[in-house]
Amino acid sequence: MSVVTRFAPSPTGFLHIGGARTALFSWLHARRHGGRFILRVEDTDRDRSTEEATRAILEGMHWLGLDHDEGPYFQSERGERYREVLDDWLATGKAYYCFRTKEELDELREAQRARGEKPRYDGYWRDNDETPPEGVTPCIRFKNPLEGEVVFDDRIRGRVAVANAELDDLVICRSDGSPTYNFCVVVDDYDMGVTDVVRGDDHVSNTPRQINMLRALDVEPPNYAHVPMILGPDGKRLSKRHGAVSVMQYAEEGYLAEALMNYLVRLGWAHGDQEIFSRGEMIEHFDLGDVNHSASTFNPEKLRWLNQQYLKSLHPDDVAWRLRYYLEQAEIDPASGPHLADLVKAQRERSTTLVELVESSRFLFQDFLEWDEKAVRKHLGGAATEPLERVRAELAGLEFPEGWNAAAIHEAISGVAQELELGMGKVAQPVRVAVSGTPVSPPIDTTLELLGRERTLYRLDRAIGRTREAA
RNA sequence: GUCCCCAUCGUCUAACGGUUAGGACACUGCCCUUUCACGGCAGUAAUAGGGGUUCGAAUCCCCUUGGGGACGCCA
Repeated sequence: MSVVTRFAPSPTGFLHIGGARTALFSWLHARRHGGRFILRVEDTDRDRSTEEATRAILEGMHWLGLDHDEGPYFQSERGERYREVLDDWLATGKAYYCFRTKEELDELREAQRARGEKPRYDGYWRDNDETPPEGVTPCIRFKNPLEGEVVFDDRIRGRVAVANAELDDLVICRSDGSPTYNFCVVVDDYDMGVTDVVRGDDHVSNTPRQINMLRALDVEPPNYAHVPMILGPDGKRLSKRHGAVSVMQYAEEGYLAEALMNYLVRLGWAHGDQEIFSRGEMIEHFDLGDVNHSASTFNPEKLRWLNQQYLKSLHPDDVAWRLRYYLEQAEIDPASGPHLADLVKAQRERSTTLVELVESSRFLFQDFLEWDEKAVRKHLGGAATEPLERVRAELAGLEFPEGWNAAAIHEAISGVAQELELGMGKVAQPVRVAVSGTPVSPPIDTTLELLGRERTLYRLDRAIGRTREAA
C-alpha cells in the first residue's frame, strides 16, 4: 500500500519550529516512500481559528519548501460528513447524548482530584433512560470500551499500551453542534486514506481513544509515529506561549530555508556522523525508525553555524538574489553598491545570516556617518597621514574600471608599505578604518575593489583630514 | 494525584552485547593572517544512581531519581 501522510495544524497561530519539524518528518516519510503528503487545517474550534493563522502556516510551509500533494482541506467544510457519522453512531448506540452541565463536570473533577483520582467523566448518561433535564442542550459522547487494553506499535517508540479503564467517554460533538478534534481526526484520517500518522508527542494519550473510534468505524488504525517535543533553551517545552518563534521570523532574520530544514532534520534524527544534508539526501536517508525517543533542546548557535555553511556553499548568484530583499528592508538600494554576487563572495565567510551580511556591508552602499571611535584613535592618528596620502596617490593613478581590481590595489598598498618600511597592518588598517569607519572588513584590496574608485578616494581624503587634525 | 512516555559530553547526536564511548555546535590553545572571519591542528567534556541477566552491558530486565506529556464541550 502506498504511503499517505498528513500535516494537520490548527490555525490558532503561526507555524513554529516544533510544528515545522513535525511537518518535515511527515513530508520526508511520504517523499521517502513515494507517497502522498496531505495538508489539513484543523479548524473545528471556530473561536480560536483565524484565517490569518491559516495564511501564516501556508506561508511557512511554502518558504520551507514542504509542498503538499493534496489539500489544504478544512475541517470546517466537512460538517456534513461528521454529522453523518455522528447520526450513525447515535443510532447504533456507539455514542450517546450527555446532559451533564459544565458546572457539574467541574465539580465532579474537583472531587476526583481531591480524592487523588484521575479526573474523568463518570459515564452518568452512558446507559441512562432518565428523562433529560429541562433546558440543557446535550453534547455527544463516544462510548469507549470499558475493558481490555489498546495496544499500538509506534513507529518511533515501539509498543504502547493503555488500559481502557483509564479512558473515559470523550465529547465528540459540542452542545452547539460542532464536532471536536479527536473525532474529526479519526473520520478525516480514514476518509483521506492516511496510512501513517506522524504527529507530536503530546498526542500519544489521544491515540488509544482514536483507535477505539476507528474500531467503531470498523476500520484498521493507521501506523502512528509520535515525534518528541522540542524544548527551549531553558529546558521547557517550546510552545506558542513559551518561546516558540515563527519560522517566518527566521526568514526575516536572514536564515536560509535550507539551513533551517537541515537544522530541523538533525534535531532528533541522525544518519551516522553526517551533519549537512541536501533535500535529496534527507529524503534518501530519512527513516522514522531512526528518530530519537527523547525531547531535544533547540540550539540557536548550531543553526547559525549551519546557516553560514549554506551561505558558503550555495551559488553566489543564488544568495545574491535572496539578498535583495534584505537590502531593501535595511533601506539600502541594491543598485547603489557593488555587484551583489561579488559582495556575497567577499562577505559570506564573516556572516552567519543575510541580515548580518547586509549590516556589515552597508558602508559599501552608503556613506557612513558614525566612526568606531576606538578604531579611529588607534589607526587614524597623525602617524597615519603619510601612509594614507601615499596610498591615495597610488590608487588615484589606477583607471576605473579597467585598472581597478583587487590585484592592482593590493600591489599599490603593499608597495607603499614597502617604501615606508611598514608592516601591512600599519597601512591596511588605517585604510580600512578610513573607508569603513570600523576596524573590520573583508581583505582591504577586495574591500576597495567593491567600494569603487570614487568612493575610496573621497573617503581617504576625508580620513586624511582627520589624521592631520590629530597630528 | 492518576496514566503514558523519556534518560550518552553544556547542546545536537553515533554506538543497534565486545570501540582507547566517535562526530558536530559551543568553549580553550596553537597555526594561517593586513583586520574580522574562514580554514587547519590540538584540548576540556558524557553513558543519572542502584540492582540484576551475561564470559562480556551505554546497549537487555527491575527499582530509584530526574524530566516531559496527557487527564477540556482546545487542538
